[in-house]
Amino acid sequence: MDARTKILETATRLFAMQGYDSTSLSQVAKDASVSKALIFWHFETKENLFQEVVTRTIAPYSLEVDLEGLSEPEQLKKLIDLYYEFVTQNLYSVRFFLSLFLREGARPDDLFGRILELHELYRKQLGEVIERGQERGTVARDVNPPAHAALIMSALNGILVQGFVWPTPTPSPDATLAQLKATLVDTIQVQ
Amino acid sequence: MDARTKILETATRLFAMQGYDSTSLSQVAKDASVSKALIFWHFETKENLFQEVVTRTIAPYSLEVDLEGLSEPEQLKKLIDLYYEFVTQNLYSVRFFLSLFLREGARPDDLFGRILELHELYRKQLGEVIERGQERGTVARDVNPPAHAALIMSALNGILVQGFVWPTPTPSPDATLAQLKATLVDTIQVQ
DNA sequence: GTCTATATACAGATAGAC
DNA sequence: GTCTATCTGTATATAGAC
Repeated sequence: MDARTKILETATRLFAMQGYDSTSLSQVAKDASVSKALIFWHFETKENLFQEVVTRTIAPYSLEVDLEGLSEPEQLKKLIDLYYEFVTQNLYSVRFFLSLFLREGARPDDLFGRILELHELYRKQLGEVIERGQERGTVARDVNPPAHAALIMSALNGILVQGFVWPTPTPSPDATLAQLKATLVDTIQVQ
Repeated sequence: MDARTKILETATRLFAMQGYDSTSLSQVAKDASVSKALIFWHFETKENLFQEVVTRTIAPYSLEVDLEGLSEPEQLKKLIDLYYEFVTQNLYSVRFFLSLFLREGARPDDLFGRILELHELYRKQLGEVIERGQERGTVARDVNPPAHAALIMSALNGILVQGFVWPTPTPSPDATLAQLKATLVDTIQVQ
């Protein structure tokens, strides 16, 4: 691996674990086994390095979902599982971005817009699936699609955050996820 | 106001907004209109100052709830509203503690245990109210009390976090809260 | 591209006058 | 209790050899 990549990977790990301010370039240099000067040669400033890290981290985020051949309630469950899976497979960076969001004067980058946009799209997709289910008769009519979609997203995000905050949440995130699907999907299903 | 209190209040504000690392004692001193040396005279170290800030912030947290004369579903709604109200009235410190939790190597203080304990108690209380409702016939029997309580807490926390992350969430937190009560309380009610 | 050595600024913390 | 002046370490960043 070339030095530039090594620096990027080390910085990504350290920024995610410790945050921007408490990660020094001396530490990055040491962990990446390069000199501090080399970091500046490649990235000019610490801020630039951070930007590249963020860009690289967010790049693979996407939402390609195949819902072919499933009933609407099944589609909802699949979307829920995929969201949960995505988050657990990207725990470090999700945690990283969440802590950035929480800081006042957070960097007003377009990159954050991208994350919010993805989240928005997911919520919309849930709402649309509910709506289509109502048209096709697989989902109860008395459900408000956008409101119900928002509640599902909130519950998902809540499960996620509790996983961050608690060492060993009680009950487990998996159990709460199952409860979510049982309560927020199965009950609106029309047999 | 005496200088010591002035320092504490200034530090509380700055730590909450910017975090521990990116808040310098020079800035605290300047904002509080005192010398840096005075901060050290009062608090010895930056870490000590931080500890005092945390202690002071968490002190008023409590859970005195009066549920007298309400049916179990009404009790659930009241608990939900109180949690939501508490959080919105303590947004700064909730945000502060959440961002502390998200940092690896987060300070393993007993104080954090206190927050987690409060959260745990709240979840338990929800579960107990559901259970009592089942015994008294006001709540459906096919509900799993602890699991349902955990889902409600997750949804509440999700709403909270979305409020932090989004500038103007769509739909509004209030709307999602209403949806929560309609979906997770009204539907388990027995008339 | 990569290094060592250095410049510069500012952090946390101390000394000592008042 | 509160200050000014200062110490010491470490941060970001630069200069210049190889």
